[in-house]
Amino acid sequence: MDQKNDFIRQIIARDLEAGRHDTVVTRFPPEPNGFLHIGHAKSIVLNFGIAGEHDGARCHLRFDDTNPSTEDPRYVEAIQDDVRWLGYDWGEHLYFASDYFERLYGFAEELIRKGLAYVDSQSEEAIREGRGTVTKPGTPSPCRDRSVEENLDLFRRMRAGEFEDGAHVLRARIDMAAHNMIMRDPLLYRIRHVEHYRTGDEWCIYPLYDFAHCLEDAIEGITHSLCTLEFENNREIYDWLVENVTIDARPRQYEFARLNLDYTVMSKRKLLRLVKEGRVDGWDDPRMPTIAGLRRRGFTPASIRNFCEMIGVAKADSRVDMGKLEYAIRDDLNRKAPRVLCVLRPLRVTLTNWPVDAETGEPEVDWIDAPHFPRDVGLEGARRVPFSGELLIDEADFAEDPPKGFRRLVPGEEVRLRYGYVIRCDEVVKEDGRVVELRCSYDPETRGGDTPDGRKVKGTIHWVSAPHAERCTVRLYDRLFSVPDPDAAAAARGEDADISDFLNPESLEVIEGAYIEPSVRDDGFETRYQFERVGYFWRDPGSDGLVFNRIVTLRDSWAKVGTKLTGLGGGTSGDDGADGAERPGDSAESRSGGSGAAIPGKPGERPPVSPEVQARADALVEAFGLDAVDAEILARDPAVVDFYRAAVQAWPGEDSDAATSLANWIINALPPVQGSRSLDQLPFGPAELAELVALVEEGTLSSRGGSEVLEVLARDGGTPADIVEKLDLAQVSDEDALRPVVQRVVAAHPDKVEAFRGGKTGLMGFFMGQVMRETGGKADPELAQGLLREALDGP
RNA sequence: UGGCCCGUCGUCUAAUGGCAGGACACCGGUCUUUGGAACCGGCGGUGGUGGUUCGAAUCCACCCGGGCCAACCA
Repeated sequence: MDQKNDFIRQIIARDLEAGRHDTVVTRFPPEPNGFLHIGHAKSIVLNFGIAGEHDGARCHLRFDDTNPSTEDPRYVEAIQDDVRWLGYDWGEHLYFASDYFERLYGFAEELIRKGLAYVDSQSEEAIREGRGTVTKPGTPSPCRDRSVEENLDLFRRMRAGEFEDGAHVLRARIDMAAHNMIMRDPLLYRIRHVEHYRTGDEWCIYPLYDFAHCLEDAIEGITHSLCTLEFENNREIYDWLVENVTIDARPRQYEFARLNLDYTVMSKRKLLRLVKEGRVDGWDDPRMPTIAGLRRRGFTPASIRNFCEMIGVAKADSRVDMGKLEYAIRDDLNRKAPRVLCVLRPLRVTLTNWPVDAETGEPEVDWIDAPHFPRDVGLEGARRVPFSGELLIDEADFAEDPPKGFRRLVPGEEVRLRYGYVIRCDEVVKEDGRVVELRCSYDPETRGGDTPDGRKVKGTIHWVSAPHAERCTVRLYDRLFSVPDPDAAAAARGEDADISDFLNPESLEVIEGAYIEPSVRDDGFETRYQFERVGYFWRDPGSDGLVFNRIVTLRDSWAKVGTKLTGLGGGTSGDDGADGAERPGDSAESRSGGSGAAIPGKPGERPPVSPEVQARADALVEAFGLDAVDAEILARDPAVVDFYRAAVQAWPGEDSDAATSLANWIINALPPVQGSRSLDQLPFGPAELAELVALVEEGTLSSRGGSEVLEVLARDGGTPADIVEKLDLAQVSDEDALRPVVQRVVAAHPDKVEAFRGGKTGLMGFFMGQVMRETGGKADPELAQGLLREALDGP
């Protein structure tokens, strides 16, 4: 198993290494207002997975039950079932936000006492209007400057139940003009005279997410609080609260991209609607992307875990191809599922030369040993299947007028019955033009499917013995929606469109008259089968009798050929689900923004700048002969201009390019090491920068070494000369010192040398990298490159 | 339109200034008593334009494209 190394695990590794934490504590914090879906599985696998990778680490299961009007204990049960089913164990660490209500209330009073929160008695609309818009700042509430005493009194009376719903709210006092709308005095508590499923009527005020979540994390000692991208804006209030409340913990929030899957939706609200409107048969309908749905469909926990690990964790919005999920379950089941024979759409086959028992006059029955697994799976197990003169094969496995490449039964030709005999179709019986029976002869020499004479039989098809087979129901599931992105499709169609307009009408096909071999009769519900040549199935856990759910089809390269040749779905099951054709609804293809690539790069026009900036820039051009663009970048911030001018002043040498070099360093190299600090917060000043750049210009330092020094400077301060000396960063420009290194590198990689000489010039980077590594990054790059070229060109 | 975030094969994801790699999908082939599996091979990518650097997917600037934020939801 290769090590996962996504950006979150990298952050954790760095934090552990830096000693910021002794171990890592994560949490999975669902609200019990619906069932978990595969998007949650991604989060569960991430959070519990990380906890499993470190000593002493743990992952809490916490129910974020702060909104009693939408929550229900039945969801609490379902969620625990799902997490357990996925294979994770929270041990002792089961928590409920509602258990923290008293402590959270205490934090709220603390904020009030610090003047950081106030009771607002405006109406809901007034609060909304006061918040402003993304482009207009908000206006302060008239209640914003209430005294601490009044706020405390009001808040206590809110708790005591003296007010109606909506009469007051508690808000943080932050900044009504903040660019981040969430920071415009966010609501902390609202009054809700609603019974909570755990605390009953103990409370009539309930905390909001932004207030509660970060403090819950802090209370539990969570170190890394992982959530999805849409909470990025909330991180600011998260940090603000944790810092302004007395608590001995400093959790950090990190955001990753939520999972989007093609042909389904991933929103509890929308899934709930599908359930409520009866579009599906409950939260656990096998077409639903819920954990419960996938479980009922027949997916295994391992397949879902593998899927989640396959898709990775990153920050880019993404939409995963259904094929990946299908691969995960096929990959798992291929190695586990016993093979059996099941005929979905039966076509009668009569063997005209099948023997009759001489004594009884009854047709004989041949019980054949058939392995449960093909050789390459390597598992033991077998059953006996009855073979007789009255057989059923799948309609799709016979063609009177076969397309090119058809390798099944056709008139006058042979086909092998899996594990059975080779048969030949002699006669096609029709009724009203429909094929109703095939009269065939079997070859008694081919029992088990072997051909002792060595003749090749191209096709092998599945079958059952009609008198012995069990009649069963088979449910064929397909994608829930007919478009890859139902949300986008609905949005593109307009106001009155809804995702339910894009439900796939063929997402469920029920076949009542299928026939399966009798060996399955005594198996338990938990057995997952491969119906050979058809797909993976298991018995529907919610149904009595023989009712099979299709988990996933087999990969079917014939179906693709059929699609290509005929333009129609081919495939054994008749439902290929393979056409990815765009429906009219999603004309607005939202992905892979085409225009950027299509329009040949027109030169970037620079936006207009303010007169002040322009004036400063002009002055810089005038004084130092800077490039206009560089001057403008520097000129945006007067502090940067001052810094730059001071650096030029401090320039120790007489290099005429000093002005340009300094500008380059300030523009290109400084921002990454500066971080969010302002220039005067840096532990070094213009003089040090000037000294550093001079060191590079005179050749004492390579530009690479200069970057290293700058990094140290920005972190620890000091002077460039000292750092160069302490870290031994002085550039090696001595040809005699470098030549052996170059020769060593070249000698160590004869294959690369050959490739380089063969034209793979990109390898120069590789060789340079090697030389740099050997010299600790100190080699004079120009010199090293020259020597490398020399060594590489001639043997 | 203000702020924040994000753009790497068709899709998902690595590369943390030094050989653009893997997975799924797709296309060929080998093998095959599953048109399955396995194995081998192939196709195919850094949104654009400038700049910094010996060297840029990576750093800087601008442009383009996408996402999130104006619930008393989470």
